Amino acid sequence: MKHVPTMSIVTERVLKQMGNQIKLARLRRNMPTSLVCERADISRMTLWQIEKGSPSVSIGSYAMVLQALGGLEDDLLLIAKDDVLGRTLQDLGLKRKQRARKV
Amino acid sequence: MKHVPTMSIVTERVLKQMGNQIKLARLRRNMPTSLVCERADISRMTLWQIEKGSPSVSIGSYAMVLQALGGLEDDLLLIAKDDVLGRTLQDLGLKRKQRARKV
DNA sequence: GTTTAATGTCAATTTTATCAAACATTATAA
DNA sequence: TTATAATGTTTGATAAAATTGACATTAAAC
Repeated sequence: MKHVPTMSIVTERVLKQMGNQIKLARLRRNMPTSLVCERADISRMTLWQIEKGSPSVSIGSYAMVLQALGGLEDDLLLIAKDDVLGRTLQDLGLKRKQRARKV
Repeated sequence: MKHVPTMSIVTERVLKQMGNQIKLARLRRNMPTSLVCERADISRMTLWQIEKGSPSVSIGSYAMVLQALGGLEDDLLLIAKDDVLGRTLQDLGLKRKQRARKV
């Protein structure tokens, strides 16, 4: 990703925590980094960045790591799924659109 | 990410669905792509790839888009959080480790 | 039906992620 | 305590992502 000096502290913390959760999931399975990397077809360096919470790793690498850990890739579907705020806002507008409304 | 011709069909579908969920969240808020891009500090092209489910977009871009949509970035914390399988496996082993066990 | 803003899509260029290959450090098992 | 496998960390080369800018398409408002 582009270098972003203004990336929010909150987002940074979120990524760090997510990376740590992935590391814990790996340890629960007693899988060395080398094995996960092999299965995910990524380098050990990239997995290291994921577990550290670097914002510059591709979502594809994440997805393959989650899959390599065994069935965890469906967790990605939890993103933007519930969206309580969004549904509330939509209820106010009532109509479903395929595009944001003009001007 | 590295070009991976063997990326699983399942993972591809997961990414496509996640991208669509993000698009729907944007539409519920009636936000044009241009506005989200501006707030997330990414190009319209990159948002387009996210909504299409391309595996090659950085997690940082995802995080900033979710934040731009308003409070959705915490959804990232749902990844590898519950991990029922992992906890079961750990219960069998009983000990908490900081590294995978040797050989 | 017309208008037009939102979105889809492409190519060229710049910027950045990813890799390989080291070497250093440290937790774990014996 | 010691041996060693797992992990931490750096660097330089290269593959790939992200951007810019352009143009095409299309849904929505009138």
